[in-house]
Amino acid sequence: MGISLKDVAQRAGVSIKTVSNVVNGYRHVTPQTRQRVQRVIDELGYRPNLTARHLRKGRTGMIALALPELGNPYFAELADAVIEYAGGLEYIVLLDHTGGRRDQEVLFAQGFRARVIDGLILSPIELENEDLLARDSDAPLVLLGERQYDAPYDHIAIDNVAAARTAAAHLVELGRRRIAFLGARHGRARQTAHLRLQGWREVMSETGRPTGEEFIAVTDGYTREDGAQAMARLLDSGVRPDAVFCYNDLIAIGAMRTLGTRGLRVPEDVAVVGFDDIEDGRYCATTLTTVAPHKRGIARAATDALLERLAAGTGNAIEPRRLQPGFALITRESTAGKP
Amino acid sequence: MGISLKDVAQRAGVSIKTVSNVVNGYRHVTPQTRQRVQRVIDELGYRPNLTARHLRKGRTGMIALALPELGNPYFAELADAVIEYAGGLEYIVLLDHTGGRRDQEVLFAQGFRARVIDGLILSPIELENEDLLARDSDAPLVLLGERQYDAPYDHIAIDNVAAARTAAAHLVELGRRRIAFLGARHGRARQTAHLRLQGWREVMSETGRPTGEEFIAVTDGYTREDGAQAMARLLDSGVRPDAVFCYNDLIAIGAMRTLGTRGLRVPEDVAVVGFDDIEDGRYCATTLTTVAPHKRGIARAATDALLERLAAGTGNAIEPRRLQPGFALITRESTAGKP
DNA sequence: CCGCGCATTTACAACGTGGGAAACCTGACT
DNA sequence: AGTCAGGTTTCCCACGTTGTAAATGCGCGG
Repeated sequence: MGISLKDVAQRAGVSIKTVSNVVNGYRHVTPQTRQRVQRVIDELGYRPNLTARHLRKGRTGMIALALPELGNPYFAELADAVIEYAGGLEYIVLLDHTGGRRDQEVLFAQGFRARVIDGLILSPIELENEDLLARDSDAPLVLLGERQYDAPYDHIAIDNVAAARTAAAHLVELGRRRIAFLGARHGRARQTAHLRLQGWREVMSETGRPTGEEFIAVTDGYTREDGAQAMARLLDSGVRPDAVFCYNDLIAIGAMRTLGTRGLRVPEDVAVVGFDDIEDGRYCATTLTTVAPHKRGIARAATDALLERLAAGTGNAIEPRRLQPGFALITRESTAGKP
Repeated sequence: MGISLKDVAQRAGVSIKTVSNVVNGYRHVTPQTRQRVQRVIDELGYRPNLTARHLRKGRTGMIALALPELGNPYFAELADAVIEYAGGLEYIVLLDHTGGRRDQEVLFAQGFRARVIDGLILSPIELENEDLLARDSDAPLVLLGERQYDAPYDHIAIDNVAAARTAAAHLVELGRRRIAFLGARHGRARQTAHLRLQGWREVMSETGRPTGEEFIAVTDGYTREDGAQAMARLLDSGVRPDAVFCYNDLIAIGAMRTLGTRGLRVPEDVAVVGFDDIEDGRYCATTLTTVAPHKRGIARAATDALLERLAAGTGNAIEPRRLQPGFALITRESTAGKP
């Protein structure tokens, strides 16, 4: 077993509680006592036993982060940010993925792992409002992403419409005139893809660009493959865009590949903007201009909101909040030149 | 707070320990006592407090799984398998990724998180033998993947040479004659890519197929993009293979895309085999033949090995083992036809 | 010189669980 | 009836930590 407070106390000739006080930075400890104890702590390499601490405090010190897909770099990077930030607050993050399936999402929301975790950050895809209302677990829950619910939970998401407008406006400023949108989805109006499409549509109308269906390519998923195919369909349909705004970076990377094989140059012939700022985009042959959601900001907001509720306890409810972390347009080679 | 043994005991009119005995399936409990207690347990919805249990037992009930990249579907799926299997054994898995960077790998091996986890499963890329020898943490460590070390740790990996031979032999049996290899890497002889390349080379020589450098395409990474580019380079160099064996499924998927854009049909003109059996391969336009490492087997072997050492304690060392879970060739459309 | 107030330190209990051993109960055998 | 064996239940404690309250020590004003 490891070194405990008792071992340190014995060696330093003080009580267990005094050592505990030193460890926790308690105010009323004389400098010399503190120093002596600290020396022994360093000497023995004492590390607090988190299990015991958590038992005493009635918390586990763990939160779960349930994302749709770890295979998607955006989520992997977001997970990284949460793990890092929560780690700094002495919280351990349990990573789970739901596959975007409703049954899995319900399972987590309902409190699978209930006794193991103090709270849950969930990024739902298919979860329904009724699922949330039926929830009876008392562990705090924070929602991530665009889906909105009429249920009393904090909700963290960037302003996707504004972010999409920024990207679209950037292409307009470059003087592009036929700007396509790749990655629309069929489905609910509140979904992320619709919000980004809306931002695109607004800017296109406002600046006199075409917004016809022929400039919108629907995809099944969010992969490079989907992007490559969508771009191919668009070109095959006879549309010749001079810019493309993609739902996310993966689709954008796929689209750039198709453009390349069709002999179209990026950015000279077609400018490309993605969304997410995943690492891949920084190492492409043509580096990718993208809208970067502030992942650390999202991680921080979600974790803080969760821990705040945790600290407040079950009883005194905090008003459910809607938090919008920032975003930034990062311009790279894929939109560097003039047409 | 939750329901504790005390609450159940009170309600059932028995001692705390009796409830504990029921929960743990202790032998000497009369059927009627057991039934009565169980009824109350169900009624109140009692769930054991893992924190307390772990404190009492001196273990945390958590193991860490440190993989190079969660963004790679193979690792994501493998993580899934470990989480599921270990979960069945009442173990919680902490997922981490090292980015394949040596400093991170050393950090985990050295026992970052030492007091939090009971043991670690690590899939190293850059870790050096000296790093392992310098390790002073006493938490059990199990290594995953091909890199081999002269250090006393269990090691789980499929037989990559044999697996590659199976894939290559499959292409030979189809009557293919010019079989390329995509995804070789520069670097150490023990690395996975080299082993797969070796399997390919052996079968090619044995069956009188060419093994020249022009049939081998080196890639920087393991992504679809890498595969697409490697395939393009191969074709541009004037080689016209009638089959391709790829280091992994991602590369194979990229290769198929290039083949498609170049007007070559899969499998009629070029048969393609991948490696990993990731889910993507099952949903490609042309579904992908692949070598499927037995992921559940790997997960099971790694977890079992770790828990076995855990149970044995630090003292009585078990002989370090080398375990080889199985694999299987899964034939799909990408090798369905004759040339 | 006493006593008060404050800073510092300590003693104790409790978080929920399970191992070990003692206590209890039942029934059979002497 | 007394004793013993064996199954069943309970008691007590410890795991390592921290909140609370009590104890101790010190300086200073009266």
